[in-house]
Amino acid sequence: MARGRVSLSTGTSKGLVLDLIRTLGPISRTDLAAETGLTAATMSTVVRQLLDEGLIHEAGLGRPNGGRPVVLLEVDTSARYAVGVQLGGESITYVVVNLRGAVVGRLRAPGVGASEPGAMITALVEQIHLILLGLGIDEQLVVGIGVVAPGPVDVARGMVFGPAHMEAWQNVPLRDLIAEATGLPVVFDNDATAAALGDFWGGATEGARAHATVYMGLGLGAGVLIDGTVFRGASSNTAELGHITVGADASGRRLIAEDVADPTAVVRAAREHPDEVARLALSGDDFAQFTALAKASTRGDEFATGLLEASARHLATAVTSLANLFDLDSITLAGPAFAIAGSIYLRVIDSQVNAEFFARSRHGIRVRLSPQMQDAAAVGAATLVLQSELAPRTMGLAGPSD
Amino acid sequence: MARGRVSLSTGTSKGLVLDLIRTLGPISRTDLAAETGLTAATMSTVVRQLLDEGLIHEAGLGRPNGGRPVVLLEVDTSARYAVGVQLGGESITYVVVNLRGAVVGRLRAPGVGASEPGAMITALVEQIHLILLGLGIDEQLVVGIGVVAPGPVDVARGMVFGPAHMEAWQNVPLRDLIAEATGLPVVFDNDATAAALGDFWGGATEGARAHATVYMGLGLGAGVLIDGTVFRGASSNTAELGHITVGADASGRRLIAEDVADPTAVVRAAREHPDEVARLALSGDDFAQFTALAKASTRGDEFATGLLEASARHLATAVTSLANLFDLDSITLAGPAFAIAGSIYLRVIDSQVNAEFFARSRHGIRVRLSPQMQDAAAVGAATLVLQSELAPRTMGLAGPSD
DNA sequence: CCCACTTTTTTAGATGACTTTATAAAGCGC
DNA sequence: GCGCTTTATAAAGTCATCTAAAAAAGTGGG
Repeated sequence: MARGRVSLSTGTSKGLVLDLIRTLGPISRTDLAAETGLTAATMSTVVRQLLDEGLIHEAGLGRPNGGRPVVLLEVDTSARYAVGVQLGGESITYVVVNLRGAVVGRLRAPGVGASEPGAMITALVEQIHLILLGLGIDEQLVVGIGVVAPGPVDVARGMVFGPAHMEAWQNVPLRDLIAEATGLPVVFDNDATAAALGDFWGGATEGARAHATVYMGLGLGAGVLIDGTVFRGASSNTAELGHITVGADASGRRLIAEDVADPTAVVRAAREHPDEVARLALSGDDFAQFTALAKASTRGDEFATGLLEASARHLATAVTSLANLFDLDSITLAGPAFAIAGSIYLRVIDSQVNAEFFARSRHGIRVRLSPQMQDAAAVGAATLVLQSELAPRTMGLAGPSD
Repeated sequence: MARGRVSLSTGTSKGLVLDLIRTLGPISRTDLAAETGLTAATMSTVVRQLLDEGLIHEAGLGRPNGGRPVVLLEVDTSARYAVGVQLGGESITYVVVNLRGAVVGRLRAPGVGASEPGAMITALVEQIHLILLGLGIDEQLVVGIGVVAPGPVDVARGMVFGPAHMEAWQNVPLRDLIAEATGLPVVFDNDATAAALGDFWGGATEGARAHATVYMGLGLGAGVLIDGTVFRGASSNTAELGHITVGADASGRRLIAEDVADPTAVVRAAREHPDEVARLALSGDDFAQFTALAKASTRGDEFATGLLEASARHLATAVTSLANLFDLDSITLAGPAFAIAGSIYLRVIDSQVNAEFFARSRHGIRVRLSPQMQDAAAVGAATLVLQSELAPRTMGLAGPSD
């Protein structure tokens, strides 16, 4: 029943200011004041605190403009680090990012298989220690660990949910176990949400008020940010793009995106043409086959291109619905599938969305590839913890009349 | 570039508390403190201010529980009023609501036709004065006027947008003109958003974290509330339900909701069967024909029922997408179309949404008819101004871990 | 070189919405 | 009447913010 803290005056602005310094590069106190709406005096004290904590430092003077020259501020890149862990079906990706959200270390390791939970956690924590040791990063400087997994997750309890291909991780209170084993704050979320936040921290969304990152691995997901804040519905399982209706088959049965758009669906469609499968020598798991199809398409193969374009059109339909419902002004594509076949999807989605988007007369939608395709979710996991520890924001900024 | 005020500590909690007293009926200071997370001491002073402003009053004691008995508080129903104006194609609906959001006066008047803007505004303002006079309400007690219109609107500039059947109102700075003519605050928004807020104030959404109201007049729209706060995307034109893909026709062309689900589409579909049109003696404008079909369906007519159920299924598909993307836990149906054919739509939408909703394993979705079908948008318009003047909230409440 | 001028940054004091701690009020059971 | 419990208010302190004023650090003219 209780609606949580109202907590209006909880040092949000320190985090916000750090956020702005990070995104807007070297910037003066005066510009920060203008940007936030705070007064110069307040900005002075906020900046002082950030300086004292060592999170930012002064970086020379701006060009003279007739009066006292401005002092530029920038984040102290190596003042803090965060670890991101992306749990996948067959592999686990670890990244370490610095305060700018830049990757300073990455590792892809095989999944831990079906060993029992305690051992899995121990191995995972061990791995993190080793990576930090290898990078020579003092663990005192690590603000926390972000862990993300595909599909529906239980953010509140910090554990994997869905019926995905990840039985090993289910019903394990991941977040709490890792937090206990490391003594560090751990945040847990789904991969698409993390990727969206990663793109935001990476600067790919600058200026956007309503942004979505479409994340495609083997499955399909999306994360939505409003004014840089993660949009969460009733249970943090928002933007379930895979379940959006995108058309109907010949018999009139409705088709949802995950039936026809994700890599699994593309490979399934290919298999209905055994001669082509043989010609292209498709083999291996779904993702290997999808990769082969994408390469064939790049070489000009018409069959492969046809399949991918069909997938892209269906995905574009789902994304158009997403854009219309959330009134988006920015979209990025991220994840392994787009790392392989991003250009074709980008072209199709960009043109269809901007042609059919309802509010296009008022504002366009920027559609782009994520700056960090392959590791977007892991990087996002790390930025998730950076944000929650250093720049918490549970609410948006501007109101309707803005 | 400026991101608007950060304004964290702006007396939001006074409005929040008023909101809670209104929704949770007679309630004690202690319970309010628990509900908001504020301390009892703070609640005492906040409540004192509301008492001093005459917005609430004490209403007896709660039942004894071993210690000092609690004093129950409730809103002073007739302490303030708000006016709601719904601009429609052919008519204008005016309502006056009290502090509880209950309607104390309503009037439906013909539209002002194609007269020039100045005269339109004068007539509208005159009408408002007359209604208040008729109700014997002191204009000093009116907190403001809410004005809503269908379709896309320019909330920022307070004017009608789209190419709807409302040429007369276009390119007129409605909000500012009415504000100037009355000296009262005027808020402007689209009808679906208003209806959602009206349902929230009417208590139809109690307990919901993510709620949507589907509004169907001649066209189709929806408004979304997150923790009681209106969700606005990049330009306040969110939840464009009419443009959601709901299937495909025989030739594979995608169908969007407004092609097949709204009353106009139902009537269009009926016209393809001239014999049935003749049998049912359909005539008049689209809405009259839709009404006739709904009545025929109630009598058990199979043709009419078939058309309405087809419409309902398509709408249910769009609503399912909406629910999946926003992770809704509450939906209401409002507007003239549902006032006439609500039960059939409710049945179809409730069953389909709850069968196909992705997160159904974690939480259900309550689907209901709005408590104030016909006038939901007008009532919502009035509550919009009540909220913005008395309980401003530009941001949500709780965070992810709640 | 020094002085007026501009612009940025810091300091000092005030405000308002909170908090914690302590106290007063109001009923119940004995 | 007296302790006990619970509710309501009062007093004093904290914190993020504001306004007003002062200090700092350049430029350009003399």
